[in-house]
Amino acid sequence: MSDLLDRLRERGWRLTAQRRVVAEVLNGDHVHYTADEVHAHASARLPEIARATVYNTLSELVAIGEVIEVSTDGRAKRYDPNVRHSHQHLVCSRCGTIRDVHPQGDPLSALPEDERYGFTISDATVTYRGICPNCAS
Amino acid sequence: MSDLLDRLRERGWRLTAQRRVVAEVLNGDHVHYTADEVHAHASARLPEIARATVYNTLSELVAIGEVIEVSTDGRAKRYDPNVRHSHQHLVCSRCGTIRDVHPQGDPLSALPEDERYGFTISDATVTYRGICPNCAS
DNA sequence: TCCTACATTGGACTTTGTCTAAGTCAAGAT
DNA sequence: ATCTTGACTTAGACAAAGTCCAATGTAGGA
Repeated sequence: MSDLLDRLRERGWRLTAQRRVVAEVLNGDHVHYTADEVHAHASARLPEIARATVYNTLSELVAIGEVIEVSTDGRAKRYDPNVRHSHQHLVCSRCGTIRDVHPQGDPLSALPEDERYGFTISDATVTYRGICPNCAS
Repeated sequence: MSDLLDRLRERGWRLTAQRRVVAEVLNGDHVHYTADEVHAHASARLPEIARATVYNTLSELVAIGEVIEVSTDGRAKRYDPNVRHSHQHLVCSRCGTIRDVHPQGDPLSALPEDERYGFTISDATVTYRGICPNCAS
């Protein structure tokens, strides 16, 4: 993920060990960690890293659009670094794991003009819910 | 909402003053209160009602399918009594208010078989996000 | 190398929600 | 009408997730 670090530096970010570690933890295609899971993985590499720092860094990554915040169940938010390809989520109602999925068509176009109530709509997210093969057995 | 109270009684529910008040608070077409808001409104009619009772009652209403739990932002869950007509939600990114909307088509059908990963999918929810007219001005 | 603005830390605090033990009460039985 | 009982409610402690702040540390430019 040196791309990410480069992009961050271009934005004038100070590149600290903590931020590097958080960015590394978020590397990968099917990562959907909670903030605490990110903190746990980051602590393995950098034991002194503070919870607040992880929260700060994640918020900033979300703010600049490098990471998406996903709150599927009203419990801990999860952080999804796969922003390159637009995608939606498939969530197991039992264990909470998330998979990226790619439905056909644009959900935004399904909302007629007279159902928009003057909102300036910026995006539509679709969450599919069900039971994963693991939990079904 | 005497319908609701009747349905509850048919299920063998004990009809208490607390449950009646919670059901009354949830009455209406565009209600999307948080648990604390429900508690606040309920307290206006029945000052001694406990927070835990509101949580219990809401959970039970959700369990029997009379109310839908909506968690749009990772903050407090909201409770949506409009289960009669299937609908989706339009959320203001700034102030958090929710409107019910009715997109065309079935979002579930947009997910191809080879994107289901063995899940038994039970539903798909669509959340539209944008800025409401109030916040835009 | 030094400076300084920005980042990090740790701990207190807030919000949202859950749990439990003790007391209360709705509704059927008598 | 009253009794009985198990389900409901209560208050407060607890837990999980997240925010805030003052003090300390440090990346990167001068």
